[in-house]
Amino acid sequence: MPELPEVETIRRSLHPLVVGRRVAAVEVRRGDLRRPLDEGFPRQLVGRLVLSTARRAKYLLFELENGRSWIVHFGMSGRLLHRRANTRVGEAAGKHDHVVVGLDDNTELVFRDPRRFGLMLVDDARSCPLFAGIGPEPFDRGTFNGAYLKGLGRRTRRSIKDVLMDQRVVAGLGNIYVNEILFACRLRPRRRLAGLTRSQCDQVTEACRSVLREAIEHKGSSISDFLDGIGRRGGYQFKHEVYDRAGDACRRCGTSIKSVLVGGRSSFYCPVCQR
DNA sequence: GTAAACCTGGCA
DNA sequence: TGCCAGGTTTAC
Repeated sequence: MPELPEVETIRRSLHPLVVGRRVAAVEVRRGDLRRPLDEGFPRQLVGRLVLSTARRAKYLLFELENGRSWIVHFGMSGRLLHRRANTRVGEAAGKHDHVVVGLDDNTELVFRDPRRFGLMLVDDARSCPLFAGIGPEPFDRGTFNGAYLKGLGRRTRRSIKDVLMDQRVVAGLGNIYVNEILFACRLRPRRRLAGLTRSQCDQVTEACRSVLREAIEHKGSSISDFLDGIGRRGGYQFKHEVYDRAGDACRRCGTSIKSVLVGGRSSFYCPVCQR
């Protein structure tokens, strides 16, 4: 599920609810996520004050007073929901509510993840191995720009879609937004990066920023069930030009949107608008 | 490069 | 019943 805009939406919804709160209790109901939860996880979190929140790539971070962070990745189906604790006595936890983090104001954060592709841990964000190989943030014009992409292109035969999906190249993009970005800069997903001009590479990085910015403004894409930290749906799914629109008319030229597999992932494009 | 693995749910 | 899904990692 969550790509950069969804993680940022969750972060913004939770930020005012968690900053200044202290973790009162941690309940691990199922620790076998993508990586098994460290047995010391509750101990590392309980009693800690939340100073702030941050996002790196598709990871959400709760920065703690001791310099470490509670780091969460949502995989495909993960969610983090804030709610009042003990709203009803005996209320059964949901089948997929794997971790519950209680705060000191009688609220709690519930990590719900049916597919269990998510992961979480407590670590120092500056040295966390998870972040070691992650590429630049797309909004960082200084490092993520046409010159950077063009430089990569000189030594690869990879498609532009494959390159943009690669978290080592640029952080936070996934299948939905790469499809939308390639529509915005009018390139087909199978185009080779090496064949793009410097100007086209500039356009790609600018398209990344404009699509992501607009997606964040619309609070992300709720494809089937994405919700932010307080249960609100996003609205960017109604703005998708190509993603999951195979057979529908391109809103720009009316041509039927096509679907192909690139790198094993469904890719959608307009055969007239994108070349 | 591509396929399959991890896991569950939804849909045709 | 079979296929697909917002991600990531590992193996041919």
